[in-house]
Amino acid sequence: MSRADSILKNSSLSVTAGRKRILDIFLSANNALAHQDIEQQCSDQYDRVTIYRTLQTFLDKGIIHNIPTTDNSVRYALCNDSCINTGHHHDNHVHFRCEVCSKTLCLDEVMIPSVKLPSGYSMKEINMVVSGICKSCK
Amino acid sequence: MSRADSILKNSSLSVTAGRKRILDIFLSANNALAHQDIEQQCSDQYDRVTIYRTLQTFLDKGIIHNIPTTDNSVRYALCNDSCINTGHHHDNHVHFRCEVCSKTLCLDEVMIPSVKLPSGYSMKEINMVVSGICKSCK
DNA sequence: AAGGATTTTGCAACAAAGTTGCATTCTTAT
DNA sequence: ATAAGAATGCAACTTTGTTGCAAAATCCTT
Repeated sequence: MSRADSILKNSSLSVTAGRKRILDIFLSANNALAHQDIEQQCSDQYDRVTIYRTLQTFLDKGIIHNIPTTDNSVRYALCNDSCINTGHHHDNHVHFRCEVCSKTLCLDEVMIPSVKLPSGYSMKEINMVVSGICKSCK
Repeated sequence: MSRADSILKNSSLSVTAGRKRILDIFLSANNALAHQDIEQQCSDQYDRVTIYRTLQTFLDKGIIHNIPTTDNSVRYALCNDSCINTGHHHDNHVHFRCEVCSKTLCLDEVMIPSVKLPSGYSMKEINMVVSGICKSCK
């Protein structure tokens, strides 16, 4: 059973060719992907609408998480195993966006530092995106 | 001379009715605005295209800054005075997104804590968005 | 204050991104 | 193997964003 298969099974999703394909694209990517990136790699085989729906399903199940951007092209990345297994999503690492290659990466080893909010505010999620120049582009 | 007028002058932009209107919308808003919010308030007077171009101009001049989102609707907020005056943009405060009222706020008093990146990475900008429940909604 | 150079705006046409309903096909559990 | 349920593809549509160009407004100089 492939890696994709077992992720789908664990999330109690039906195993379909499209979902496997999209998961494989994530599994072999070393950076976060936008909808468009996925589409470029498989729009010949799968409909645009299917890709939209699949990404949404993966998000709902916590298989991927999304990374905010300022350019209206949200990016998605695979959650790490503990995330997927618990089904409980905690996306507590920093994301990095390289200004040279435009890739967005999960810095899994860099934890988001805590912040103290003004009184009256409660915190549910934190997102931190650092931009600059990455290791490969410097 | 109105507040909007002087901001435009300081940024050496021509003072036009549309720019003043859009600036006034920001000045009277207590939260960050998406393109759509602006459009709803003045699309009867100004063309959609003008709004796009004006927001871009304001960004370029550092009059507003943008706040990343995960829903493909980037939001914009006025920069504080020091930002505008120096023309040098440093957007070092935390943003807060309320899950109840869906408003996005600048927490000007909450500074983004520093993080240490893995070696090889250089940092140019940091963005931090916290989501949860805001003071008015709790 | 008027006029000309320059900038901004509106319009139209277009391109890209995202959504919805429905019929067909595929999965899964029995 | 089959029936129930879920996923997919297609078509049509809506929303969002972009571009070129002509008309209008702004600004600078005198």
